[in-house]
This record gives sequence, structure tokens and C-alpha cells, in this order.
Amino acid sequence: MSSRAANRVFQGIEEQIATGQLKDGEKLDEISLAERFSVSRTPVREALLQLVGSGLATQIPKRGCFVRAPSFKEMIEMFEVMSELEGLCARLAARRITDEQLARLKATNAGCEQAIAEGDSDLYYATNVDFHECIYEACGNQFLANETRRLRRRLQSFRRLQLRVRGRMPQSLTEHYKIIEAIEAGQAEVADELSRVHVMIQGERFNDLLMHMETLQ
Amino acid sequence: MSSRAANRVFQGIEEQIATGQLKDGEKLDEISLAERFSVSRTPVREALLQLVGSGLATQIPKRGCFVRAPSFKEMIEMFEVMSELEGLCARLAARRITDEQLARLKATNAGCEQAIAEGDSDLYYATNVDFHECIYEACGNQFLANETRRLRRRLQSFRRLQLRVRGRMPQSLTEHYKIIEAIEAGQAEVADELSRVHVMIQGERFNDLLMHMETLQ
DNA sequence: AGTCAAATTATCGTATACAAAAATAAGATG
DNA sequence: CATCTTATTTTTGTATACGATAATTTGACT
Repeated sequence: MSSRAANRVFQGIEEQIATGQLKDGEKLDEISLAERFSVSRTPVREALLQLVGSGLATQIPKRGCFVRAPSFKEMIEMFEVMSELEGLCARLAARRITDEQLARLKATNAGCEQAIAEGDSDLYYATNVDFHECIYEACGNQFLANETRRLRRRLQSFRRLQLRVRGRMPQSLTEHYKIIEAIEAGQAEVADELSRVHVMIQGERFNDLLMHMETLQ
Repeated sequence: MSSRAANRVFQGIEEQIATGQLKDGEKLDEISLAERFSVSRTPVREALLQLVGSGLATQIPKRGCFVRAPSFKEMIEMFEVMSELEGLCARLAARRITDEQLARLKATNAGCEQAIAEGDSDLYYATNVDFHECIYEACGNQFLANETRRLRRRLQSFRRLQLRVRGRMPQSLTEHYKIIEAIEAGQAEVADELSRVHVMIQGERFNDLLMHMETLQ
């Protein structure tokens, strides 16, 4: 946990938006938030700025900040971009990966397989992140890696749900193996396409999940 | 110009980083900046947070903020991502563009041609931005459009220089025509590839420019 | 003389105070 | 009774003040 109050507030609000405690369009009142987190308005304002920067809130001058939870449409849009970035990472990784990085990638995916064997979806979630992190590092483009991480983080709270969708984990693993194969063979375009589909399937699964949730309401 | 002091400070520092007045690694002292912009530390701190969010500065806890001007390597990396995003915009636009949007795109490019005929590179720069803006809007993915705009803005100060490179403007226009043709024909992959090359050429031109500048030093 | 420790100084992070602008409420006028 | 104007109140944006932590300097001891 961060020692800075501003960061605590930022993460706290972020969490409450992700969990739906703070709904779309809701006003982010500085004073209420300050009281809620037992700090003054200063760190709250800094947290709000960070939220605006992350796209989780909008700021209207002299009017204040408002929650800006991504709509269904926007989520799909984000997945569309994410799949492209992941594809680029894989394409570049196929051209630039080192032997050590490839070994690490394989080892990480072995971890994924073990997590499935143990039926531990939380562990799978963590090792899955590691798998993609390996590819980010191997793409040889730090800026791209950071941008992709940023977007992944933004889609994160929704991803965690997706993986629980029945039958997704083994399929995801199979896709991982194919991606590794393409990267190892230096087949950049294949690795690109496979990764793109890998992410977009998650987007579609997310779609399924939303539909399912709507039928429950 | 923004009415908020924090925004003025943000843009001011951004400008000074772009023009090289503030060099890489330089300390962004809150008090000095406050004096320089005739404001208190509060808006300066908010501006610094925005800079960190934009990637133009790094913040070390309890140590302060430091300029983080993109290195040559990082610039190339940014162009690599930019070309991918522009490519995606064009690919999607080829599938989703409306008749009105296509008409606007053609009209804008006619403006580009006129700017060249008049030898007005500033005007060409402006209409060129409009051209790409048309494609962003036509891609039907607002999130993608925003992300691409963000990155374009970050590469902006360098782009302005690139277009002055001899012979670039007419070549750029030719590329525009080919992109329009592909989008109109609904050839998504062609539009993608053409746009990607269109941006990467600018990256290479940027490379040329840097080399040229280094020989002058 | 060199090194370690304590005191000092500077700067960050937060709290509070104040000013300006917008939203709201109240009152007057047609 | 409706509407416009004006006063009040709420809230944002900025300035200043204060406390805490890290860097620096000074001094003592080996």
C-alpha cells in the first residue's frame, strides 16, 4: 500500500467504481470523499486528477468531477484496441525475442498449465498476467509495453470475471501454446493474428457475461 | 487558453520540454516553477501530476519530479505504436465509413492539395491533421480515436518539423489519395498497410532529421 | 585525516484558509 | 401566476501554513 494519502484515495475510488459502488455519472464530491477517506481536500483533488487521467472520471471546469464508468460499447472498443496492441506485441516479439525470454515464456505458461491442473483460477489469473508480461518484455518496445499494460490494467477488473467463464481456461492455454509456437518459429504475422483473436475472444466472452448478467436483473 | 492556472502551467512546461528549454533529467522544482508562472505551489503540483500522467515527467516519492524527455529510441517506439493505431483506424474506417464521412475526407484532402499548391506548409500541417481526424471519426471506435489523438499530440512537435523535410508534402498527399481509394473500396487490409507505412515513413523522416541535426552540432 | 553521527536545512506532502464562480433560492415585478 | 432579477449558498480553484521526511552540513571521535 502506498504511503501517500493521494494514492490511497485514488485506489479507493478506483475500487469503488470497479465494484459498482460508485455508479456512472455520479458526482465525486471532494468534501464527502475527504471525509470518507479521513483526509483533506488536497489529496482528494490529486486523486481525482489521476482518475481523469486514467479515463475513469471526467472533469467539467467549475462544475467538478463525475464518474465515467465505461459503457458496454466503450468496453468493446477497448477490447478492439487491446487486441491490436497485444497482436503488435506478439508480432514484434516473434522477431525480437531472446533465448532467455523464450525460456521464461515457456516456463510461465507451464505455470499456467499447473494452475489449471490444480483448478486454481486465481493462480491461473496471476500466471496468465505473467505470460502476457513476458511477451510485453520480449517485444523490445518499452513504450508499447507500457501502453499495453495500461490498457490491460483498465480492463483488469472485468478480465478476472471472464476467466471464470466455463471452459475458458483450457482454451486460453491452448491459444497460449500456439502463440508460443509462432513466436519461437519467428512467424510474426501468425503470432499477431493468434494474439489478436486470443484477446477478442475474451471480449466476446465478456459480452456473453454481460448478457448473462442482464438476464439476471 | 485555459482559465485554470494549473493548465497554463502544464502547457507551459510541456512547451518548454518540447522546445528543449527544459532538458531530460532536469529537476522540476515546485517553488521555482511557481515563481516562474506567478502562481502558488498548488497549481504547479497539479500540473506536475498531469505531466507524470502524460509520461513527460517522472516522480520519485519524497524526491520530486524530473523531466523525462523521450529519447531517440523512445521516439521510434512511439512511431511504431502510432503507425499501428493509425493502421487500425484506417482498417476500421474502410469497413465503417459513411458516405458523408467519405465526402468530408475527400474534401479535406482537397484542402491539403491546395495548401501544397500555395506552398503553405503551415496550412498543409493543419489540413493534414484534419485529414487524419476524419479517419479517426470514421473508424467508429471513439476510444481508439482518443488514444490515437493522444499519441499524435505527443508526437506533434516533432511532426511539424518532419513536414518541412524536402519533398515530403507531395509524397504524403499521394499516400493520402491511395488511403482514400482503399477506404472507399472497402479494402480494409490495404488501407491498414498504407496508413502504417504512411506513419512509419514519417518516423524514418524524423530519423533523417535527427541525423541531420546531429551533424550540425 | 577520515568516517560516522547528530543537528540543520530544504523540500515534499497535507491541511486549512480564502477568493471567485456557478448553482440555487428568494423576492419583486409584469 | 410566471418570469426575471438579485441575494445566498455551495463548491471549485488557488494561496498559504504546517508537519514530516529525506538530503546536507557540521562536529566529534577514532
